[in-house]
Amino acid sequence: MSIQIAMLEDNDGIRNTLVSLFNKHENLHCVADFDNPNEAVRALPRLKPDVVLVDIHMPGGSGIEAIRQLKPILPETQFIVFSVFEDNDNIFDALTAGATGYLVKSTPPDKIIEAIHEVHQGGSPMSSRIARKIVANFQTKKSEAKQLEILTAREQEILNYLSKGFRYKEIASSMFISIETVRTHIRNIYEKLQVSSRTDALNKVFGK
Amino acid sequence: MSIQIAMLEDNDGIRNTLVSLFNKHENLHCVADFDNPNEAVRALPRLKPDVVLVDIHMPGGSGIEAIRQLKPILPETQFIVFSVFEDNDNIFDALTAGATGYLVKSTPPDKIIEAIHEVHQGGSPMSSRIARKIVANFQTKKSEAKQLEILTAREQEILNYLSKGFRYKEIASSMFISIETVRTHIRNIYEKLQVSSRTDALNKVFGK
DNA sequence: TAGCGTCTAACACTTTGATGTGATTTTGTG
DNA sequence: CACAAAATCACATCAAAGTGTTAGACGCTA
Repeated sequence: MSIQIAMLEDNDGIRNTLVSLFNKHENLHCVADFDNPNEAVRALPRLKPDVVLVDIHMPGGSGIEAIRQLKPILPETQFIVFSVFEDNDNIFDALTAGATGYLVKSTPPDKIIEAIHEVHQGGSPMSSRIARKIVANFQTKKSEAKQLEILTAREQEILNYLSKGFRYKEIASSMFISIETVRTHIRNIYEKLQVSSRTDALNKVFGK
Repeated sequence: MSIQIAMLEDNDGIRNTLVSLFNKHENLHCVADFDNPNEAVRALPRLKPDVVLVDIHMPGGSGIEAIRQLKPILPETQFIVFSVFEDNDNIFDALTAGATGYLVKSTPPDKIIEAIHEVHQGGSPMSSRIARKIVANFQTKKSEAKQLEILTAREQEILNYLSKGFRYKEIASSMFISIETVRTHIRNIYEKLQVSSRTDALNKVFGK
């Protein structure tokens, strides 16, 4: 079975080069190519390709928008972004929109072919610098642990209830202590974190 | 300049195979190998390798713990997890502990070598199924957009202030409207989201 | 134009949250 | 043991948040 590919790329040169690159391979078949998002959004639902290569910046709309609209209709189809942009906003927007892979435009032809096979086999092909940025996103969230260190076990426990939206009296009965004790703990938590409201405390500790 | 590598892997067979694999390559040099985390944590700070390949499950401790301790001391060193585990918990724990790459044990030798070069050049080598899981993690967070849809523009704006811990009066003056209007909007937001407190609303929309 | 949704605003009222000041008991470490 | 840190509880007070109800102004559209 050959893999059905579609292309969304406004640059004629790049698009045609890639189309013929795909068709040079036995098990790849380029079923359609578009130079603007609108056409793609209209035509692709009927074509149901396995993989779509999508450029981000195009006159006539964003490729990310196209993915956002198409992915819910074509959940089986894998979208790979193919872009010159490497900034966090574009990367994360693309992924939350439903892209499964992200390649920078400098990717050599053989790596593009490899990526298509990879995404078709359940992987997430990603240029190395892109992957690094995604990983970095996880690592910034660890400051949380550091803030928590200054809180006692009991205080952390209460903070946890706070994060779940529990009212003081609910925390008190869940922890089998008086509501006054809950107040005291929370007062101490706020003091340590240098905040003065539940939301501020949560943002400071779990805060993005 | 050759890349200085260290290995942390309890299985003697695998460890020795990899060490000799590395040393077969001109520009790679394996400077140390350990069969338990403790020794590694003590010795590595002095060796300052460029790349460390780390197994997760070992008698004597977790490789993830070792990374958590070592990464702050060796920020320049890149840690690649090398494990049979592919569950989300291990993957995300490893990344937040400071790992930059994650390879499954079935990775062929030439891909391991490639990964070491990749991580050394600023990339994040990742087995395809691992990458897919990381990407999937982003996509689950998009339910947020769905919840937001039912809120009007003005309501979303206010919800945003709420998430930042603003008090009603602060929101009112920031948006140049009366505090009573702020109340009304928030009442409507809570109604739509079926909640009855700030924290519940935030959890429902931006919810972890 | 009549109706719908949105944004705006007000008033009254109850509940919850935050803060100040105090105290007793338990637990762990030098 | 003695001291410190942590956990427990109390009372008082004010600020903030949440709830019920009502209503005018605007824009869109069936």
